[in-house]
Amino acid sequence: MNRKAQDLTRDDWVLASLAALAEGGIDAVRVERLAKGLNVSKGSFYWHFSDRSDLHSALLDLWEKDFTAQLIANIASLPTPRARLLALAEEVLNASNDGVDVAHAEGAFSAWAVLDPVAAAKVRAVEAKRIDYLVSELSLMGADATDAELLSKGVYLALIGVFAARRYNPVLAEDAVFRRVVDLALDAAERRR
Amino acid sequence: MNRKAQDLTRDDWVLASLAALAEGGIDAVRVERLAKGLNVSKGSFYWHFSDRSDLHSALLDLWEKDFTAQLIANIASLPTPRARLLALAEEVLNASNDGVDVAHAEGAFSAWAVLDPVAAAKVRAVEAKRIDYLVSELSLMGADATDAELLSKGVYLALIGVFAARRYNPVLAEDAVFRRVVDLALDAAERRR
DNA sequence: ACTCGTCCATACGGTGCCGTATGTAGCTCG
DNA sequence: CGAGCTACATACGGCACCGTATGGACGAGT
Repeated sequence: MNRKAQDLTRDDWVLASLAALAEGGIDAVRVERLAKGLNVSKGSFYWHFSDRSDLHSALLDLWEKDFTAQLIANIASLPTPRARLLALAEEVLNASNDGVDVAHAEGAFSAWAVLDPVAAAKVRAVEAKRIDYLVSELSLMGADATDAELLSKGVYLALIGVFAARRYNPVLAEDAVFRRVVDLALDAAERRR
Repeated sequence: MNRKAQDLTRDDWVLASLAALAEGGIDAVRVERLAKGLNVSKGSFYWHFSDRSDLHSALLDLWEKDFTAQLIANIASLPTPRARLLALAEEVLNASNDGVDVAHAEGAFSAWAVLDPVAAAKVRAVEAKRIDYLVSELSLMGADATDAELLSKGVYLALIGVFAARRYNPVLAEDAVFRRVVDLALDAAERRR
């Protein structure tokens, strides 16, 4: 029943995979590299997982669980949609999870989705929820349904750009740029009232 | 002096690489796969190129040359900054070059830059020129220097998002979304007059 | 006709990775 | 204390790829 001190769990592998994904993309998530990083052999991996795609699914599931709900929960107490969205923007720009840079991880998930249909399906589902939230807040601010959707998606596309560009062109992906985009969207939503 | 009919040039390889890059990312640009696609052996490749990084440099140079200047040239004749930028947006959304989907290629270059410092340097340089152009047009429209830069970068980040998301989430990356972002930026620039 | 340069084919050694097969140390529980 | 389960380690075959070495076909120039 009791575990040995060095025994790894499935989650240990998934966590290490997340770090590797954030750092080098899905292509860096390799069984033997992870094993070396964890000071174990591949034997351990293939005991916890059936194969690489098993790990990939676990990674996508972890991301879905940990990277969406909590952000929104942290700001739910704020009184107005504008305050909530501004706070959300700040959270998103500074997010870090288990020592993993969330921006890098988010960018890696997007890049992964471009090349892998399975990842694409999961990323699409997660993005749909996030955008639904944005749409609901912008609608509360007075935007009509179609414009709330355009604005939400526009802000989200800019966020994808931030996550991608931060890694190679930080001057382009400055926080102030994204804040300006958010401002534009919020003003546009309010002006329609 | 005369070439045999089947003789390949360096550019043939670079073009094939561009197509492979657009389709499967830099990881799909592999010597032996390209050779198979071109119905040749690797011997041909290593005659035209010293190694893979040589091909990579050629790819980045081709992109720099072909993917920036001509777009701006096509719209230079339009009278107002607003007309030029709107036309540029439409061009960018529908661009295609040598049968290669420019959006996919652009996304692949961004993703590549995230992981490779050499690519990053080139992409940064290209993006700097593009953003300079946007800044100059928005300044003509009346935006002050700092806001013109924020707005330009915001639009460009959204464009990066479009290029990334088109591949796995076309509903998110609809043309109308990007058009709305451009409208927001143009209106913001004009309102400051 | 001979040579020379161009452009490519073939064969090779080496690496990094995947997945499997099999052995094994340590804990648990009767 | 021995059997069984857990959580690995080790060893193997196989694939895809890189870069090199070498040889050969083909046309151009003399």
